[in-house]
Amino acid sequence: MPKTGERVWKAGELAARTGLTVRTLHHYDAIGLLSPSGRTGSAHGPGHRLYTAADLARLQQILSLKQLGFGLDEVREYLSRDDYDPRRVVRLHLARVTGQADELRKLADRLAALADALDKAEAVSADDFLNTVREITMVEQYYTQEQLEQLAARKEQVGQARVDEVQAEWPRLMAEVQSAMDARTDPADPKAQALARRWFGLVAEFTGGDPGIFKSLKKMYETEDKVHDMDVKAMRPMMEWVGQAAAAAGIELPG
Amino acid sequence: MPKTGERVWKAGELAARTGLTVRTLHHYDAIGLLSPSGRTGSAHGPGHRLYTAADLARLQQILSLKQLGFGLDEVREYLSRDDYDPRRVVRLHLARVTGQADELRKLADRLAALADALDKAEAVSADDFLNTVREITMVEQYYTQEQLEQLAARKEQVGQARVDEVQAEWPRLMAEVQSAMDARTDPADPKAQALARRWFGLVAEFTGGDPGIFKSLKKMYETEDKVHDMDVKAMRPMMEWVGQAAAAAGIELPG
DNA sequence: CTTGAACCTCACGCCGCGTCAGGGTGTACC
DNA sequence: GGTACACCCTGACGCGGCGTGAGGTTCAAG
Repeated sequence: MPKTGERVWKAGELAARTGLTVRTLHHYDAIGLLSPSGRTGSAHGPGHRLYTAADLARLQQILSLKQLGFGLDEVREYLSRDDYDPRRVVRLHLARVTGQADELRKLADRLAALADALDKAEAVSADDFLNTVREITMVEQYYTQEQLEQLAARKEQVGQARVDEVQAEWPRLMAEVQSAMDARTDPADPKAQALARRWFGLVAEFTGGDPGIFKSLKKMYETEDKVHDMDVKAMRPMMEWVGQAAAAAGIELPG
Repeated sequence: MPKTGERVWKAGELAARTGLTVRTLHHYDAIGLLSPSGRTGSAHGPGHRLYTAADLARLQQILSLKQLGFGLDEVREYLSRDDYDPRRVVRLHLARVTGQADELRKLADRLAALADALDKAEAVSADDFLNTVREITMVEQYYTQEQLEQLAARKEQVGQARVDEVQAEWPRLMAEVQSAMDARTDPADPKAQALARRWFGLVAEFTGGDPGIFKSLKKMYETEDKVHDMDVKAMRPMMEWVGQAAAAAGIELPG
C-alpha cells in the first residue's frame, strides 16, 4: 500500500537496477523475504508488483547480507529481529566461511599434486590416472581431518631424522618376521614375542598411542593392497602372526 | 552375477567399510554409478544387493574421484570412457576449484573487515550493523570482478600519491562547481566548460577511460546516497549541471 | 518356526533460483 | 475504441547428493 503519488517500481525495473532477475524477486516474495508494498489493481488476475522506496532499501540490505554469504533465511532473521548480537553472528559466519575456504584450498593442493604427478609421467593411461588419484586421496580416506593434524604435529615433534630411521627399519623388521615365519617359529616363542614388541613399538611411534589413529591405520592396511609403494597385501599374514605373538607377550594394543 | 563361491558383501557391510551410508549406495545404484553385480534370490520383492570385489574396487575409484571434488556424473564419465586426457581434465578442474577457493577467501576477507569494524565501534545496533555491512559490500555490487582488478591495477600504476591528490582535489572542485551554480552561471559559459573539463578529467583518471567502469561508477552514484562518506546525493544536481557543461564543451564521455 | 536386525522400494525435502508453459496487463499508437 | 506488443503474472518441474521417514520383505540365528 504505497502512498498515492509515491514513486514506485515494477519488478522489471527493480531487476534492472539491482542486476537480479524478475524470477528472483518472485522467489523473495514467495519465501516472505521481500514482498512488494503494493500491486496494480487488475480486473481478473493478481496485479503487477509495485515496490516502494522502502522496499528498495530493504532489497539493498538483503543483497548486502547475501553478498556476505548468508543464507536467505538467515537474512530474513537478521532483518526482522534486532535482538541478536551482530558481532557474534559475523564471527560465527566468518568461522564457517574460513573453514570452507580451507577445505577448498586443501582440495586445490591435492589437485595440484595430482597435476604434477601426471606431468612427470610421459604417457598417462586411464589406469595410470586412476592409480595416481588413488595414491593421492588414499590417506584422506582413512584418517579424519583431526587425525591428520595430530600426525603432522607428531612428525614435527619427533623430527624428520627419526621418521627416516623408522622408514628404514620397517623392511628389516619385516624380513626378520618373514624368516621367523618361514622357520615355523611359534608365535608364543620368546623370539617371536621380541619381534612383536619391536613391531608394535614402531607402530606406536607412528600413532603416538592414539587409539583412533591406530584403528584408522589398521583399517587402511586391511583394506588397501598397496600403501606408499609398500606391499601391504603381503604384510597381512605377518600382521596376523605378529598379532598372535603380541597376545602371547601380553602387549596391550591401543585398539 | 558373481561367480558361485566368490566373496560378496551386502550393502551394510560395504557402507561400514567405506564410511558411506546404505542410502548412498542405493543412490549410486539408482543413478547407474555403481550397481551391485548380484542380488539374493527372493520370493516376492527384489533381493538384497550383493557386491563383488570388482564392485568394491570400482567404489574405491569413485570415492577417490569424489574426494577430488568431481561431480558424480563426471566420475561416471571418467570410469566409463578412457578416451579423454586426464591432464586436461585435472587442470580444468583445478582451475575451477582454485576459482572457488579465491571467491571464498575474498568473502572471508570481507567478513574479517566487517568483524574488525564492528569491534571498533562500542555499541552496535542492528542499524549500525546493516550500515557497516552496506559500506563493505557496496563496491562489489556495482563493479564486476574484472573491473575491480582493472581498478586495482590502475591504482598500482598511478601510485598512491596521485590517488591522494585526486581525493583531495574533489572537494575543492565540488565547492567551485557549487558556487558557480549558486551564481547561476550558464553551463555553456566558458568557465563552466573549464570546470567540466577538470571534472571529467578526474573521472577519467579514475576509470582509465574504460566505458564499463564509467557506467558502473555512474550507476553507483545515481543509486547510492553515500559512497565512502561522500554525500553523493548532494552531488547529483552538480552532476547534471556539469553534464550540460560538458555537452556544451563537446567533451566526449566514455559511456 | 519365530524373532529381530538388516534389507528393500517409493517419495518428499533441501537451497536458490533457472526455465518453460499458458495466460493476463499496461501503455502507445492508430 | 481497438490492437499491438512488451511486460507482467502464477504454477510446476529441475538441479546435486543424498537425509529421512514410511511401510513392507528377507536373511540368519536360535
